[in-house]
Amino acid sequence: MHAQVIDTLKKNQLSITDSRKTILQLFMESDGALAHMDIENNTGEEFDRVTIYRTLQTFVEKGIIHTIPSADNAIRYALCKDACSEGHHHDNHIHFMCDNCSTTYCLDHVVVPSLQLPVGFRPSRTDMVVSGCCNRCSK
Amino acid sequence: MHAQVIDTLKKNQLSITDSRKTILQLFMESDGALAHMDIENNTGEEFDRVTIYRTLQTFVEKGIIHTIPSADNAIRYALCKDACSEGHHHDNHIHFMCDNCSTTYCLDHVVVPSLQLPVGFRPSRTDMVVSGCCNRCSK
DNA sequence: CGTTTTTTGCAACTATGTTGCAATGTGGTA
DNA sequence: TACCACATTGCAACATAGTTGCAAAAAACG
Ligand SMILES: [Mn+2]
Ligand SMILES: [Mn+2]
Ligand SMILES: [Zn+2]
Ligand SMILES: [Zn+2]
Repeated sequence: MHAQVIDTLKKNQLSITDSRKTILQLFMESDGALAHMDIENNTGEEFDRVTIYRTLQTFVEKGIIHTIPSADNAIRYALCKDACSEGHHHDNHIHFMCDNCSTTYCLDHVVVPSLQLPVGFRPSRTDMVVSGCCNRCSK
Repeated sequence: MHAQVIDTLKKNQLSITDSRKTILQLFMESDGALAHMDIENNTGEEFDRVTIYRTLQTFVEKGIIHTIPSADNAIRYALCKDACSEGHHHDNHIHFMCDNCSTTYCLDHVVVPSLQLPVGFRPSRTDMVVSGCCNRCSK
C-alpha cells in the first residue's frame, strides 16, 4: 500500500476508509484512466456499486481525479497531476482513447490549444479527446 | 414538411418511413443538438424508444448526423453540414455546451486545431467540446 | 397488385447513475 | 481506552441509456 494514498486522503481532509484507500490505490497503480466498471471488476465484491460512485464523486470534488467524457456512455476517471484543488480543476491536457485496446491516456504534455469563440460564448471548460491507435497498439 | 427531408433520405438510399421523416425534420428545425430524450419528448408516443435509437444509428452511419460526446451520459446528435458520407465523417468543428440552458451548439466556423501527439499515437478522430455560457444566456 | 426486403414494435435484458434511510465505521475527546 | 458525534457505507428502489431477438407491419420493386 502506497504511503501516498493515506497522504493524499489526509491532505484533502477525507476520512480514511477501506473503499477510498483501495480505489485511490487502484488509480495510482494504473497508467490509463478507469471507468466505474473497471473499478468494480478490480475490487470484486468488496464494495457496493453505490459506494464506488460516491467515492469517485468525492475524489472529483476534491480535485484528486478528473473526468474524461466519451461517446460510449462510460465516464472515465484519471488522477489529476496538476495542482487541482477542491472545486477547481486545472487539467488542461488532452486525452487519447485507443480504438483497439480502449485504453484511455492522459497526454499530460499535450496542452489543449486556445480558441477564438464567436461573440457571446464564454468558455469555462474545454475537453479534447482524440481517438485512434495508441503507441502500444501501433507497434 | 421540408422537401429536403425526403431528398436527404433518398440521396442516402434509405427507405422513406414515418420515423425517419419525423426525426430528420426535427433535426432540420432545431438549431441545437438533440439527445435521444429530446426526440422522445418531441414525438410523443409516436415511436418506440428502440426505433428512435435505430434511426439515430442509421443516420450516423450514413453521415447525416454526427455524435457529440459529453460527461453527462447523454450522447447528443446534430446534422452534418460538411460533406459527410457513409462511414466517413468530416465534422472537424468544435461543440459548445451551455452550462445554463444546456443547449449544445455546432460552432461550424471554429475548426479543431491540429495537435502534435507523442510518437506512436495515430489519431483518427478528434472531439473538442467547450462548455460555459452561451451567447443567448450571457446577454 | 403480389412478392421480397426492410423497418418497426414489443419484450427482455444489460449498463449507468441517483436517492433515502438505517446500520456501521471513523475521528476526536474525556 | 471508551464514548460520542458525525461521516460513510450498504441496501433497496428507482431513473435513464442502450442493445438484442423475433414476429408483425410497412416499403420498395417488379
Ligand atoms: Mn487526464
Ligand atoms: Mn457538430
Ligand atoms: Zn491501444
Ligand atoms: Zn445557454
